[in-house]
Amino acid sequence: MLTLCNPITRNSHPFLRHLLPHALTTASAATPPLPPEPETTIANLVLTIDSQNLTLALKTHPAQWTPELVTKTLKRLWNHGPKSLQFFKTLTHFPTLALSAAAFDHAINIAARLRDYRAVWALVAQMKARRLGPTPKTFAIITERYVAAGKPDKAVKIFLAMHHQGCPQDLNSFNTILDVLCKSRRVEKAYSLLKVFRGRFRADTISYNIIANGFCLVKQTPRASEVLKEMVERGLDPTLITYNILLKGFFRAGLIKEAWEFFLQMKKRKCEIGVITCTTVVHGFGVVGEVKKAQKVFDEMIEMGVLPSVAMYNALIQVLWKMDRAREYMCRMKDDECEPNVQTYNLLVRYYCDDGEIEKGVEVFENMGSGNYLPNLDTYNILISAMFVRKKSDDLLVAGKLLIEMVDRGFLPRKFTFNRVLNGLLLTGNQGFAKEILRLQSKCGRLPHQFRL
DNA sequence: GCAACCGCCT
Repeated sequence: MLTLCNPITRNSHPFLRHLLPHALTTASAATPPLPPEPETTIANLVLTIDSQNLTLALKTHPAQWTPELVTKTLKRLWNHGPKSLQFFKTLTHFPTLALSAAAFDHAINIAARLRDYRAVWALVAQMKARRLGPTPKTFAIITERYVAAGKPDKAVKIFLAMHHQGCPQDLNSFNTILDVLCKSRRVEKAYSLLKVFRGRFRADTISYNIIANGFCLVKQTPRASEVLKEMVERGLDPTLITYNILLKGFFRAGLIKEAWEFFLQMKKRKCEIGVITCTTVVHGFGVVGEVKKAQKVFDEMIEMGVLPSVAMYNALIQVLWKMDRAREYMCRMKDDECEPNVQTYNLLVRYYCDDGEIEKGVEVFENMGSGNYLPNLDTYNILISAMFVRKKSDDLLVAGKLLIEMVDRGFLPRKFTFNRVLNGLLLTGNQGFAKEILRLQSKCGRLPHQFRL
């Protein structure tokens, strides 16, 4: 019987080999599963036990309670908000257990995500009582959640009153609230805030960079230019980051010609162009199909003696995939001490599957499980989507197994993913498996209202 | 404290 709380083991995808016998065999098959981490055991305990027995169960649990273990367990329980808060609250009643500011921040983040603001401020009060905070980080988390919940004005008020909570404002926290607003597309509000308080907090280049980036994010790159002009008029010098923001802004707004001109100006004016600038250009050209220009910028960068980064290779692989040269660069990555990361693997899984080479995509996925980079939520989404391409019944069984595995590993599939797999299984006559998936969906709280089996 | 590579698309 399937449960939400199977112990999570690293590197095991045995089912894939059963279901896809034609998948290539890899060395990872021989790797034995590691025992579960202590935070996984505790998380499973919290998920299975009745709330009234939780205190006793945690008290008698043989774990070596450290602040780190508490934080790790909270991370593992990220998708089970109420349970994780209950867990944390129980721990706060253990008199000898030391909790860290990081653990409080994490709990506050979970409560704020649930929009349980009463719990948020109760935790802040406890943090204060224990003299652990609240810290600027705590306020960054809280304000970000308020903005995400559609309450930017409230977030600004909280920022302006944070010194009453024992956490004085400074330029750093000012820049943080500006950034929080800009990253959630509230750049106009951020800009107003800057204009009102720039004297009081002594706004610096970073403050203006944040606003310029905010305008670039909403594709208002000309506004970004104006803001930066104003910055210079106020005697603040732009930095390389300033230029990189504007460069990306041109590409994002589709102003390719302007982007190229700007890049040339940067070179001409002897900016210390590095890998970040070049990655922006390579990616920008790649997106609009200017493959040769992208390749040229990369080659020139190498000639200049600038070391490539993983991000640069990821951009390049994206650009070159259709030219079949991406595989060559995969090999070059390792020579440049750029170990492929989870994003690199996700690209490969995606592109192999797009090309109809599902087995190769699966092979990359299996190698991830045994390597340094475990599959993330994106990986699972990519691979599950790929299982619908060929309209094969076997592929849907794999999709179902992947769904079970991702939940086991603490990822929360979207409702859409559940429904899609469920429908696929029903259409291919896998009623029994579909029922199993439906039970899982119910446990994850992702059940559609009007669903009937 | 600000800049590069990224998912799905209900």
